[in-house]
Amino acid sequence: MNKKEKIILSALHLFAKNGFTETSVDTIAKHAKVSKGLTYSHFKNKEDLLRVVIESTITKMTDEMMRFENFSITSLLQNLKMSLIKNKDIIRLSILLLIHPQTPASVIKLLDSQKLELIELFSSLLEAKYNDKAKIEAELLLAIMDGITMDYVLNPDADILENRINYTIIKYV
Amino acid sequence: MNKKEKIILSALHLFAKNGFTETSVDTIAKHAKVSKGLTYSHFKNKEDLLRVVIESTITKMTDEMMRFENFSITSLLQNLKMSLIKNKDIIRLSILLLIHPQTPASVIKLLDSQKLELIELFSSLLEAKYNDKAKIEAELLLAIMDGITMDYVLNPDADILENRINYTIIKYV
Amino acid sequence: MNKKEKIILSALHLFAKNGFTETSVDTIAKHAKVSKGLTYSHFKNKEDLLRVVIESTITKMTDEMMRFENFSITSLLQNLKMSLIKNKDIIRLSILLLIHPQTPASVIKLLDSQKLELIELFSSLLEAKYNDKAKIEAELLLAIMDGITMDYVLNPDADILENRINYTIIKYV
Amino acid sequence: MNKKEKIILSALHLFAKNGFTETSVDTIAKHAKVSKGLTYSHFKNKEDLLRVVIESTITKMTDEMMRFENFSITSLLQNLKMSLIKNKDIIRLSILLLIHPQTPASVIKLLDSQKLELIELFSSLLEAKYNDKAKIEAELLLAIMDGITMDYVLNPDADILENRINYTIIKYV
DNA sequence: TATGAATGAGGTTTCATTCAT
DNA sequence: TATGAATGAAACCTCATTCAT
Repeated sequence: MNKKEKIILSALHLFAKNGFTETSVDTIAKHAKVSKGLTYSHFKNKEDLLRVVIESTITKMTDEMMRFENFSITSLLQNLKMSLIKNKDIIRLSILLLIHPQTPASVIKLLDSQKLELIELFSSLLEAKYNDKAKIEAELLLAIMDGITMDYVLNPDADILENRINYTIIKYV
Repeated sequence: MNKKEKIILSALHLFAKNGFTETSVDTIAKHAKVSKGLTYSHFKNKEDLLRVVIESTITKMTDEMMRFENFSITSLLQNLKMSLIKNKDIIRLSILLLIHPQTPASVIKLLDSQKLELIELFSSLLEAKYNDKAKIEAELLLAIMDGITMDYVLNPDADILENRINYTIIKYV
Repeated sequence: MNKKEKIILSALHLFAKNGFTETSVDTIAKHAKVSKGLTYSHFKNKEDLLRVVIESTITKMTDEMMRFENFSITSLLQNLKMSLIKNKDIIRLSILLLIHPQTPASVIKLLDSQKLELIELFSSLLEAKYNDKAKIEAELLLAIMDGITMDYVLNPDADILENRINYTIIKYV
Repeated sequence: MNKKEKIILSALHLFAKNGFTETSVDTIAKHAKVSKGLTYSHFKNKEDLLRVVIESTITKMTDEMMRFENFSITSLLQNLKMSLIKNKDIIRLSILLLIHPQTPASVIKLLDSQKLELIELFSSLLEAKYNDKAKIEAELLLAIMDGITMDYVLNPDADILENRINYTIIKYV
């Protein structure tokens, strides 16, 4: 692993653990075992580092989540569950950034685009069953997933999560 | 309105608008048109100010929300909707604080207790219809409301909110 | 002497001695025996401090220089000489700022206005003797004074200065 | 043009445009399209680069200026004028360095020696006309030229310069 | 000769908090 | 109760310089 990647991983870890403003570049550098200066030769500034952190992790995560065995509500929700368990930190950080009023627009854009992708997916999957109600049903399903996600990142209990996702699957298929 | 209240309102407004760490005590004092010193004679420190801000606004908001015409899912969700529209800032701030890793435990406790109250309410309202599934249904309904809330504070559109809440009411009654 | 004045005097002294960029705010604060923070509560930033330093010293100096016994080339040049000896540091700093490519426009404006005042004065004094050549003669006289000034601040020798100013007076009256 | 020369030219350009302290070695290297490392293999450090910049440009400039058609005040002043117009940047930089309190002694020495040469020249040219006053007249003439130079580099207007130099020539021959 | 990753010291600025008045 | 001058720690960022390749 090269030093730039080390910095990104350390930043992700610390931003998720302590928040963006609350994490100093110096702390990131020390955690990655590099100098502060090197951080600034790889990233224009702290905000740029955040952007790259989100960019590189979100894409990786989304790609993973979008690989299905068979294209269905069941496997989509199962994927979401797996991803949530595996990427809890990134996801918590993403929510934090979305809700934080001072998150740079470039980062918000990245996070929003991912959400749009998901709602499209839900819509097309619910079309057969709900016809003209498909869109609002998709929105509600996404709301459920958001609510479950929020609760899980705040209080991570895999059993509870499992339970809720399974129950949701049953309700929707 | 006395000066202490002015400080609390300014703090609420600015914390919601810019975030806790991002709001300086000086900015709050200037916005409330008092001196920095006075702020520190009313509140032990910035964290204490936050606690009081949340304490005083959350209780007020919850009380309001819990006044029903008739005790039913419909009027509860309608109340939630009204409250969401009216108290968007406080609610956004509450979510921000809940998700933020460094929010003091005393504040988290306050916010959590409110959530517990709500889930109790949902449970008892859904018992008649869902029997032994009442608890998980209540959790899912809360998840829906959380998801809808998240989306609304990020992208406040009263029509969309109305639409979703109404559809949810229909689904559950 | 209050602390703000102390900061201004220390800044003047150190800017003149070491240059603007080369003088750190920390050094100024230590020299003035105040904290760095106080400097920033009196002045918006380092550039603002420079502006105030120049503003307050230039006006004081100009006022002094413009007080004549009798309005004549002789007493004007004598005043210039006195001022030069007394305010060597400020004058050296002024030249440094004028010639430095990154001096803020606000500071340049202040310094320029002082020069314009001087050239007006020279012109009116030389009018009687030089008629339509008064303007260019005033410009040359100012050039002489600038040249003498430059040499004096670089190599301060009161006798040489005295000598040159006296010779110049003889040439022009 | 080899890379070392490119570095020197870039440094001259940037030092003149932005000041010595304000120009980073990295900026110079990028402007010269070489690496930072190469700069440090040609020059011991940034100060050394400055010394070489001044050394190589000043000598070239002086040589040029000292080539006369006929040895007279007129042609000397004309040469000075030509040189001033052509080498405005170098000259502005030289003045900046002369006046700057932290310019390394080695650079100051170079710049001073050039001035001494000039005053010798003026003295010998004015001897015939001014006898024992030749030295002080030479000093004043140099002061005039310094003053005119200062004004020109701060506010470059070829017509004004022309006018002043011509008027000075008339006064002295 | 040539590169640029890497370092670490130091500079500017902000801000929570205290305290004399 | 009320003020704001004052402090000092800590944050972001730059840059001269070195060194492995």
